[in-house]
Amino acid sequence: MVRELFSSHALDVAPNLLGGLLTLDGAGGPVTVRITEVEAYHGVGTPGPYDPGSHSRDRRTERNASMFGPPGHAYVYFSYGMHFALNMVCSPEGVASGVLIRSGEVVAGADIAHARREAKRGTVAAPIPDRMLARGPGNLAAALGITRPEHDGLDLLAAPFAFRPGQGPVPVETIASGPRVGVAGEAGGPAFPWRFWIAGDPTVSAFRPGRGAPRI
DNA sequence: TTATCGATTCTCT
DNA sequence: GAGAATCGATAAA
Repeated sequence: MVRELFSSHALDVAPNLLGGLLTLDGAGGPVTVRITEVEAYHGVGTPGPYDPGSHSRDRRTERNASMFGPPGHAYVYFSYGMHFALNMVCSPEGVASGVLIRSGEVVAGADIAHARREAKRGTVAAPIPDRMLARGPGNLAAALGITRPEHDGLDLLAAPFAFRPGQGPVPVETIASGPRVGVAGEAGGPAFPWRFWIAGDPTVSAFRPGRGAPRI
């Protein structure tokens, strides 16, 4: 069962999600992405060091409630006043951990993804290259049509979602890891190399300049 | 090519 | 009331 993949904790699950296919059949039609970049977040009840970067680091709140829910479900949060981001919930029910899906390659429904991205952007300055369609957590959510009110807490392994792991494990030599992006302080530093991506893939989000994030 | 900055609103203290 | 798991336009080099 695919569900078992999510039953362990996020740090163990994260690299195994690379190469997996996530589909959402939403308004406008289905879009499928191949996952190329993820980050693990551990919360209350997970083993290992306290993770100061996690929304569920201290306790359950209204926002993070679905991180405590059953594995394989969605945790969707609203970010910086304008973006949504998708996590796949890990760990048994009652234990909070999740994997943030940062980037993916749109492998089906690219025309629909384009329409959603351009509608959100408003003024269309320049066409969006295909590899940028789902690059970055806010963009990936937009490409799939994910919003918090609609999709938070839903089962990712049942309609309107579908998830299929990659064909066998991604070869170890093509998995890179490093510090998480946009996380303040120690939790975003080398002590937490909890970001995983497929090395060399053009859809992996770039580190932002001027933020001091080291390039691995 | 690299760095800075503004937009925009929810969540928790 | 402060800060945030971001993005993209614009400026500088």
